[in-house]
Amino acid sequence: MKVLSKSCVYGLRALLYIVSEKPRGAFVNIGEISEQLNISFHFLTKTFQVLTQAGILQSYRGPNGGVALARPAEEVFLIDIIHLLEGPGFFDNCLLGLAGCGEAAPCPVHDFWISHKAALKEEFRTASLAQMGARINMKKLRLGP
Amino acid sequence: MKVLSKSCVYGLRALLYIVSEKPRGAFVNIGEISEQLNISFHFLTKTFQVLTQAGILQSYRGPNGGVALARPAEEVFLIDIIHLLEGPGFFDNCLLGLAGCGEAAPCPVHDFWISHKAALKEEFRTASLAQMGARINMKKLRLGP
DNA sequence: ATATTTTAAGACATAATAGTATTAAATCTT
DNA sequence: AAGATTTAATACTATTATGTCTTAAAATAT
Repeated sequence: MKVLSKSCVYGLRALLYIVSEKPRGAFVNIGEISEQLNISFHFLTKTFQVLTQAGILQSYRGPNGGVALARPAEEVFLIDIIHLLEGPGFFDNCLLGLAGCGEAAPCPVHDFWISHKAALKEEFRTASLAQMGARINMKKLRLGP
Repeated sequence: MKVLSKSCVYGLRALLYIVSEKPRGAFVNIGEISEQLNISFHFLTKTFQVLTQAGILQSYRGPNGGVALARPAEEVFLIDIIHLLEGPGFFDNCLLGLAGCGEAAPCPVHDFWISHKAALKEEFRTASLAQMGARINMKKLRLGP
């Protein structure tokens, strides 16, 4: 059940690494993240570029450079990242891929799919990076291998 | 939120078409299905080959040939089709793609993901083709464009 | 100034998925 | 038996996703 693209998964894991491992606002070397999480450096860099251009991250080149959250971790939600990296219509697709599937002309699995989808969306909408970071440290959850 | 591959979606829609539109056990022309559901004939044929070899469908060549359910529609469940066309581990993957994610070493979204996943799996496990076919006819649900 | 560190950007390569075309085999009709 | 119809099997092409590599640009340190 592959739901998220690699790019999105990497983005999420990397952001969660930053908020859980680093003091707020600190610039983190992309090389360190890619190493710790076992993600291709260049691939991660590309993903981060999207997040930087979208104003989620800020970046700084040169020695002691890196990336840092551009906004307070309390104000960034997982759904923001997902919408950025998967596209804005991510939570709107029919499970069977039918265009215009909805209450008016539902597909056979519309009813139960829409309820699960909405619940999932709500979880991502309310989960902030700050909250997740705290949870990760408290419960010692893992982000890498 | 693309969860199922095209092949799987086509397989599900096609089977639901058969059980909802045709008398039980009838052989249906693949060309008719691909036309009605607006699916590439050859692609659908390939998908059906998997289902035929797995014993879900039986096929017959020549004039008036086609495919038909090989077992009673009450005994075929959506999860069977999904496992065949997506792979047997479909409902076992970590949302963040971490190998060995589980109770012992959970990822940050393990808890809520596993509950949604289990609920979804249960729906597919208990939904038979017969049941779905009846629902489709009763509620006039759609399978194509 | 020059060299070093680091992200940015884009080109290139590989793999997975999706879609198309061709040929073969089985069955039916006449 | 001949020809038409229909699935089976294989091969080929196209598209997208993923991953790698190279060069450029920016900042720092010496």
